[in-house]
Amino acid sequence: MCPSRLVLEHVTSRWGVLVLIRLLERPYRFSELRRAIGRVSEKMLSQTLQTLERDGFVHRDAKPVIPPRVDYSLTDLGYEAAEQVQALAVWTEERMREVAEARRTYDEARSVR
Amino acid sequence: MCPSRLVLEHVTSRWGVLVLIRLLERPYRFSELRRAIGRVSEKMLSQTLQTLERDGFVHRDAKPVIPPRVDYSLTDLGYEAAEQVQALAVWTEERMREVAEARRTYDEARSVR
DNA sequence: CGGTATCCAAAAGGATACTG
DNA sequence: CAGTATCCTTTTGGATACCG
Repeated sequence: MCPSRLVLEHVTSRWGVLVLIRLLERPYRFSELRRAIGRVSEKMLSQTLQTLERDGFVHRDAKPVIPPRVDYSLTDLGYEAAEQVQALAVWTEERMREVAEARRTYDEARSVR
Repeated sequence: MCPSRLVLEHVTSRWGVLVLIRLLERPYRFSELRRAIGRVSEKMLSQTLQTLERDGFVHRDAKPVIPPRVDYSLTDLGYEAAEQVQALAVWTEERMREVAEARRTYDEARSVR
């Protein structure tokens, strides 16, 4: 299987999408990002950030202070990815009315049979 | 949670992406699509197509002949979605060299410590 | 604060058999 | 041919406890 498919899956993954879109706005700290996204476990957020960092989409800046402070931001590569993902997310929102209509038609046809 | 997120997940899902990109090229029959994608079970392909059809992205045309013949194609809505998904897939492929380089750097830094 | 480790529940996904 | 049904395996994700 094509290796780029795995990278694409990283950026289009459930939490990957949300992280990228948030970081498009500005850098975030770990807990801040967690609150902003909502209903994401520490484990998944941590895992998602590590994957995106390893692929070169996210930059991790850990300041050696107490208490610890870690800022996450987009790299240039991540910025490009995030813009496209956001465009798709925005497009989807704009088309929700049509999707809802398609679903009604689909469900309707099935309930009759 | 936002309902459009679910729709976005449908189009960016593992098999959803591959189906949309294939159908961008031309209509496909079920088995044909399965062979084209490769390594997808009947169950998952069927499920993916049903979801995309219900959301209004894919049109299903079942001809009442024996043996059965079913053609799948993109709707106008699906075409728009597929184009964006493909753009993201193409972008990812083009950036694979940078991703690979980022990974080497990341893994290198970790193995030293 | 920003994680990791562990364990468990839930969901996704595959293989096979079967049907109209 | 184009699926559905069933069963099973794998992966994903959450909760909790703990650490530097």
